[in-house]
Amino acid sequence: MNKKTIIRTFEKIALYMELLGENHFKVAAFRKAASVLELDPRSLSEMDDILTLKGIGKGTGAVITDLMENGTSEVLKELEDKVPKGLIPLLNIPGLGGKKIAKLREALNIDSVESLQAACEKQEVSKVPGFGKKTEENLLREIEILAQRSGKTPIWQVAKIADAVEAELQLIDEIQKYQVAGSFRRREEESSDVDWIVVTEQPKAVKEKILAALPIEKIIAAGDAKLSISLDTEHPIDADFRFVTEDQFATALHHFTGSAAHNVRMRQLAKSRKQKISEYGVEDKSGQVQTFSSEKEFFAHFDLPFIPPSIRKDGTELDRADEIAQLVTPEQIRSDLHMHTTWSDGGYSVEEMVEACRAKGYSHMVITDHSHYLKVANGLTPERLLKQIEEIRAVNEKYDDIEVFCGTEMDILPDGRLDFDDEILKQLDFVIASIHSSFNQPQEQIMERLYAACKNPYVHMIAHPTGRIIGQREGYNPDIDQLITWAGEYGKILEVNASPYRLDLRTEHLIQAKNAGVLIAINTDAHATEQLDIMPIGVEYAQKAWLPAEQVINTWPLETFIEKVIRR
DNA sequence: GCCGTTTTCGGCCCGACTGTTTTCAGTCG
Repeated sequence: MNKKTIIRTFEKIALYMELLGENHFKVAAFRKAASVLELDPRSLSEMDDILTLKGIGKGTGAVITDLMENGTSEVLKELEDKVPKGLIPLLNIPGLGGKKIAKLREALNIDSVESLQAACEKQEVSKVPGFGKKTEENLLREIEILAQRSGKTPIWQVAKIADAVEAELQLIDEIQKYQVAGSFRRREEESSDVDWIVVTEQPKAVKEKILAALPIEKIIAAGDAKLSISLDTEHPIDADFRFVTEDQFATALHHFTGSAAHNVRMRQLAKSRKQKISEYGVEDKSGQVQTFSSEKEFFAHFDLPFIPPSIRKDGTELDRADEIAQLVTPEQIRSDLHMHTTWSDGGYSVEEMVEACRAKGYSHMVITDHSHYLKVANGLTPERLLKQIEEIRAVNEKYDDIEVFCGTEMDILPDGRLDFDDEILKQLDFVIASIHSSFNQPQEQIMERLYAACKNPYVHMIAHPTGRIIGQREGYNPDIDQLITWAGEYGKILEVNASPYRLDLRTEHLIQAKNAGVLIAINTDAHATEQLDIMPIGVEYAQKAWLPAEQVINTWPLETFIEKVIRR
C-alpha cells in the first residue's frame, strides 16, 4: 500500500458520492482528506500519525485502515457496485453536477453520455421535473462539443489568445483598465479558461462591445457583473470578464486570480477575525465594506506580505509568508544569458540584441548562437564562431553601460561527444550545452550525453534540461535526480527556460534543484528582440519552486558574475 | 464527513447566472 493509492481512493469515493448527489460537504471531506495526504511531504511509512492528521476523521480513517489491512476499500467497492462507471464522464458536461445526474438516473435510468444523448433526442429529459426544453437543447450541444474539445490549453497558446483579446479591450473607451487574472496570471502550465477583471462604470456598453469585437462560439452567461463566452479561436477556450468599479478592482483581482484553495484560506483567515472577503471588498461585523487600492494593501490588511500570484496555490503559502521576501522577482533580473542572433537562427544582429538588452537595463548579457551540428539552425562552425567572437568583442567596446559576453549554445551530439573541442571552448566566456537531437534514445544514453557535458570543465550551464514543449512533447526524459546530483558535483548551472513553450526545469524538479543548492539561471532563449520580454514569465514560473534570488545567477551583479561564473 | 480559545451541534468561502420556477436550486469559478 502506498500513499498515492489512498489518495486516489479518496478521490474516487468523492467522485462516486458526487454522482449519487450526496451532501457536498461530505464529498468535500473526502477531497480534503486526499489533499491533506497529498500535501504532506512524508511517505506513508513515515506517517505514524496518519489517523490523527487534521482532516482525517472516523470515516476517512476507517478507509485508510481498510486499505492498509486488506489492500482494498469496502466503502469504494460498495460505491462502485452502486454507480455505473459510464456516469463519470457526465460530470464533464457543463451544467451537469451530481444532483442533476442523480435525478436523471432516477427518472430515466441514464447511465452514460450515450444514454443521455438518446434521452435528449427522444425529448424525455425535458419532462423530468427541474429540467426544461432549454436544458435539453443545451445538453445535446454540450455533448457534441465535449466530443471535439480536449482538455486544457497550454500557457503559450493562452498567451497568444490573451494578447489578441487585450488588443480589442484596449480599443473600448468605456474600459478604464483591465487585467488578466486566473490560472494564466498564476503562470500555470495549462489553463481551462482565461479571466479578465475589467474596470468600468458602464458594464452594459462594455459587454456589448466585447461581444461585437471577439470571435464567439457560444455565450455561456451574460449578466451585468459578468460575461462568460467560448472563444472561437484557433484553439477554442472559454473567457470570463468581470465588470467592477475602480475601488473593487484589488479585491476582484485577488478573488479571480485564485487559486480556489488560496481564496478559501484567505476567507477562513478573515472569518477568524469576524470579517468576510468577497470580490467586492472586506466586510466587517457591522456590514461596513472596506476596499483597497492594491492587492498589496489587501494582503497588508491581513498582516501578510504581497503574495505573488504564481505561489497562490494550496493555501500553505500563508504559512510561509516570512519566506516571501527572499523570493526571486522579475525586477531583480540583471542579465539574460541565452539568446540567438542572425549568425544562427535568430532574427536580429548582435548589435540589435545588445541595444534591446540595454533598453531592459541589464548590466550584462551573453550571445549564445547554435553550434554547427544543428544545421537546420545554421549553427556556427569553429571558424565562424571565432569570427563571431571578434564581432562581439568589437560591439562590446562600443558600450560602457553593458557587458556583452561571448558564448555558445553547443549541441551535445547523439553519440555523447560535444560539438566543439576544448581548444575552441576555452576562448568563450560562457558555454551552454544542450540536447537538440535523438530525443528517443533510452534514458541511459541520454544520461551519458548529459554526463559528458557535466564533466567538461568548460561547460557552464545545461539548457532546457528536459527538452519538453508544454502540451506537445514530453522531451527526452532524463533522470533529473542524477542530473541535479552531477550539477552539484561539477558546479554546473541548470536553466529555467523562460519561453512559455518550454518552462523547464519544471516546478517539481526545480524544487529538488533548489534543495540541492544547485545554481539556476533563468533565460529567454530569445530568437528576436521582442522575445526578451518573456523574462518575467520565467521568473514568475520559478517562484513556484520558492526559489530565492541569491540562487538565481541572473540576479547577480556583473562583478559577482565575472568572479563566480566566468573566472571560476 | 470533519471540526471546536464562544460550540459535541451546526456550521463548512462567497457570489453570479441560468433555467426552472412562481421564490429558488444547481452549477460554476
